Amino acid sequence: MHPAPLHIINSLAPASINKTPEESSGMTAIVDCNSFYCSCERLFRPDLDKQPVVVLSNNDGCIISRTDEAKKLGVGMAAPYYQNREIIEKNKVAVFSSNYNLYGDLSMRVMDTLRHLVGEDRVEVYSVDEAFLNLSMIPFNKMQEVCKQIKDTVELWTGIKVSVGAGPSKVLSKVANRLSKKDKEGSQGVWVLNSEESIRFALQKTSVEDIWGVGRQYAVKLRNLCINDGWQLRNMPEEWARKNMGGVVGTRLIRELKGLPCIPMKDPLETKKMIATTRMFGKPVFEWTDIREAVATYTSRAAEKLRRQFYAAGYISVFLVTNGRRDEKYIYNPQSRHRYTILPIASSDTHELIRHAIPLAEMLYEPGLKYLKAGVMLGSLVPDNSVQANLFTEGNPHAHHKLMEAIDNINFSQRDDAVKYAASGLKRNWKMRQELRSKRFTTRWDELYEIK
DNA sequence: TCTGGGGTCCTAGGACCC
DNA sequence: TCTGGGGTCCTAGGACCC
Repeated sequence: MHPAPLHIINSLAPASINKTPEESSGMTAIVDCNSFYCSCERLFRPDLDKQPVVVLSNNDGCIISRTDEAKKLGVGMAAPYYQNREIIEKNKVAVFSSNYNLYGDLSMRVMDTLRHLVGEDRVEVYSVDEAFLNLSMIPFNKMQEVCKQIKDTVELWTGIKVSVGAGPSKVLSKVANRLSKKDKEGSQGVWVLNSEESIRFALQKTSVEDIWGVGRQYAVKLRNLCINDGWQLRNMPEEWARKNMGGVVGTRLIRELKGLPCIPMKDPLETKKMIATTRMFGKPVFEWTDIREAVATYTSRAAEKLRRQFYAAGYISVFLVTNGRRDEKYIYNPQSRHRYTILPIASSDTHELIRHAIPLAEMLYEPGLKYLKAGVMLGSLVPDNSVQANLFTEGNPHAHHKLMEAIDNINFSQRDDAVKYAASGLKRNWKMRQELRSKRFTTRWDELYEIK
């Protein structure tokens, strides 16, 4: 049975300067799915419940999700698969190629649950497995309870385990979330920073490189200055951060650590800035025909994404990544080159986009080079229904809409590329490897989960 | 021979995130 | 032999303007 919705919204006072435990806290929470891709796989393989599981990146190259059991065995995050093969085989770790159809669908269910619980306009989907919640209206003394309730409901409704962290700013909520994951038993999956003492304790327990916004470069810089934990970083002067940590980005980070929110919640209606489809080739390719097929196919994929979100693109950019001359011995030294063009009129039509993409690729292609990767990026996005007609362009930009819709429907419900453009090719020498993919249990009729 | 100051817009590239 | 893919934001610096 489903628990009743939380009705959090109505029961609360408007935001105000908070002093007493009963007043609204102004706090932010982040809900983060535990080992998300692995959890999705486990959902349809209950036999793997306590077993180590990993999920691989496209091309089966890197490990991009690990369960706690796999972490304990020493499997590294973002580590190349082949380097961990020995540990994986010796310990019978279950290995999956990534199955984005499945993960995307389960992600949607988690996000829908959150929106149902706290209200649509209080949820910012930050990534496929994370969302910020604006819980500003929840009083301090109710925070723990509310977060626990959110966690339990998501788990009950979707079967995906999550961790919740809450604090006065986004950065602090991320700090809290990390601690809740590190101590799942003790924290029960919820960690709330709602006092100066709790913030100090949490920051002292968090190394600088584990702070959201501190990447490899800044971590080295900070460590060299003997700034080792979050508390020390918080006490650095803002001016220093402005000079040494990327300008306003740095000062914002310091303020967020002090509990002053500087990174606002994003409006869910904001339009995206770009859509891209980029891939490593399954094996290096040399021929123009292969490059052309790949670029046409990636353009088709990107155009599908575009239409699914009701955008049209005003800018298209193509890039190729090479690895030097054909006769040189193999050294991994990728060189990227790109070209772009501004479309005379924003479009979401696959045919039109391919027509512009191929000549760009042709200008980039140089015979004799070894190509590792290609990509297509669409930018200057506008809502599809408001495409500005260009006075000097003939034709109706909506003419292809019906055709596109029909193709998308067939490809989504049958199989990818059941219908495709001739330029996408038939040979597909460049197609990525995906040898260990599970079924698309929730989005394909012919791959539904079977109960015997 | 002399050679300002202030502003905008654009792009490439760096750093970060999951 | 084998190292992913898809994003965001910010800054510096060049081109151009008056």
